Amino acid sequence: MVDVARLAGVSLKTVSRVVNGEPHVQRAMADRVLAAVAELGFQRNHMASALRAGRASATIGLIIEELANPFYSTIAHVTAEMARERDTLLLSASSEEDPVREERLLRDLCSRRVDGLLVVPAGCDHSFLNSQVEMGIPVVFLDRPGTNIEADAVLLDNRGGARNGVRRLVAEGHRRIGVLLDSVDVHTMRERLAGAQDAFADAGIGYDGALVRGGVRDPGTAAAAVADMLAQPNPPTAFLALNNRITVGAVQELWRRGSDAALVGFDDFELSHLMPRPLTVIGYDTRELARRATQLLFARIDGDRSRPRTVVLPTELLDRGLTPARTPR
Amino acid sequence: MVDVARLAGVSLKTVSRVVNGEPHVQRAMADRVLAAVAELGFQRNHMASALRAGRASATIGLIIEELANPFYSTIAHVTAEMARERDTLLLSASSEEDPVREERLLRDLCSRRVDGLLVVPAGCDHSFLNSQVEMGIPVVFLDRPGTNIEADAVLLDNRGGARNGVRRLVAEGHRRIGVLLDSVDVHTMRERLAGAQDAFADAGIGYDGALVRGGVRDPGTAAAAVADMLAQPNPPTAFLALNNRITVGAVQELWRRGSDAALVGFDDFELSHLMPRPLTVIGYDTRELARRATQLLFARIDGDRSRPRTVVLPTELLDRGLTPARTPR
DNA sequence: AGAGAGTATGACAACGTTGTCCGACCGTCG
DNA sequence: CGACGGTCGGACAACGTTGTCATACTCTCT
Repeated sequence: MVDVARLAGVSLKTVSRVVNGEPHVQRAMADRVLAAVAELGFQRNHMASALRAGRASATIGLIIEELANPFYSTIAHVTAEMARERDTLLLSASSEEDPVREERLLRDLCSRRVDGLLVVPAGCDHSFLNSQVEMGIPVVFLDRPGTNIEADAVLLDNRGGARNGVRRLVAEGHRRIGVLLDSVDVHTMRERLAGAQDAFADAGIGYDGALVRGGVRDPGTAAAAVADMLAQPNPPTAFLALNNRITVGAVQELWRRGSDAALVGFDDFELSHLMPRPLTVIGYDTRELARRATQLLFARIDGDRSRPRTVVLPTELLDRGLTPARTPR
Repeated sequence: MVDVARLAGVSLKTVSRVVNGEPHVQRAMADRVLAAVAELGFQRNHMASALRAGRASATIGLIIEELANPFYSTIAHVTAEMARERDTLLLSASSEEDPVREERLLRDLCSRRVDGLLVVPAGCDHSFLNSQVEMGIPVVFLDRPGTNIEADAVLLDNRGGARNGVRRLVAEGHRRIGVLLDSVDVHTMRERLAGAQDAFADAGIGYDGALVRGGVRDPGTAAAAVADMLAQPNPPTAFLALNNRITVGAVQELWRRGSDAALVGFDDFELSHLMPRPLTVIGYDTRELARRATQLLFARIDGDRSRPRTVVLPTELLDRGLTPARTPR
């Protein structure tokens, strides 16, 4: 700016005024300044500007599990889009489910003075964020609640969704249902499992632990788990897969062996309707999830000081049938 | 920092030293400072710090078409991951293929003094970036080259990929091949179409314009296009779909009508191997694309002043067969 | 004991910007 | 002719840090 001022033969402040479109600058002088700006390729330094004004950085931070996962990238996209309408950019980072990494990233984002934080929490203690919240960086949790902190959260009705999934299987007459899940360390998995158990209890199905299989991390282990369970005496006649990676693995294995076991999966995914066998899934509106959370965050940024809220969004059973048609095509 | 200094009864500079882990501070004094830091919940202001030191902002900017698209979110993820190893965060934004928006976003990122820019270009003139590059913000283009600017680019061999796809179909005896594409305004589409035409020429196939169908934006229009082309007299016996959205639409339509027309698609996608009919695709390593581009960018950030390079990465025909088996299961 | 080297601490300016205030200039009116 | 209000331009401080330099102190060696 000093260079521009020198070139235009005006004072620093006048350049500032022109650049920020403030009034009370003569036309001729403004033109001189603009010419100098163009000649030098001057760009206002956003950091210095924000620093001086004590102003917001026009940036919000997003911590998710993994950016490459469609669920999270959809969230990132919706949030970025809503942020853009406020000329705000999105600083996003993946925690990879690592609490230590999550905390480091969150601290880093705070030190950059983001206007607000949107967090899909991985850690089990977010108390360190309390001081930041007090100092004016609002936090909204997404998909899972934060712990040891009073903050807004936007969640899905995981429990209800799983309950409905099992009910659908029970209605079809199934009494032996295999439940495949990742780890109960993850909040959403716990909720989904609890929902399945609710439905088992309602149906008076003796809940037999042997039919719940944990530690299913990816499609490969899901396929192996399905194969293994079907090889047992008195095997399940139906499966509930508690996330989409598991669902994909289970589909693949059931299809490969031509099994007509029923299958319901949690999480809809992009090509689920094109799977080689019908696939009923428990879906939800990821975009709405992101939208609500981002709305809440911006409301806080705009000064909403009301008590923290927890919003729970519904899930929906997308019924596309349970078993392969008896006579293919 | 002033508050911390006052509380600890030391000077501002001593706090700065402790916070930055500089040597020459007595243990006792450092402890006092750290206690004060903890009590006040002090977080160093990264913006002020970067401003003072004229230092980098430890941020890189990424402009892509749309964050929710798996291709781009994979790129974002790889880049973010590599950036993290340098304690650098990723500021990402979607251009939505809008040149005006792209330019605004790029200018905004520059004004935030990002350390470097990674751009999947949408616009047709990037000359405005030249001054920024001169002023030390390196730019690397990804997937498509920039225009009116000398900068690094990491591209895919789109032309060669399409050529191989058509060759595969020709080898199977197909002489009437429908080519489905979005818009020739997009650089990658032009390249892919050119590759297909190369192969047609090589095979001595009279290139008949009626078999090329443009303006196919999404799976819906792709399905409609396939239906329409098959309804013509002397219809194609095979299709080449020039991106994955088109491929999905084509699969769906061919499957729905039980057609055994052959199909090759450009772009691999997540569940392509689980499609209801075999699907041969022209794939490539998206992660490698991102990796090379990010490497190049960091090399520039670290001061590499050599001549701009253009890297072209190979594509690969993932052959899973062309037509449905005659006797289903 | 005094010089010299090294360690610990602090005062101050500067990074690039903007808010505040002050003064210069213009025209108008009593 | 002097006072007044409005417009325009600039000097200066401040935002929160850190680099530079100066100072005070401690230790070692001659």
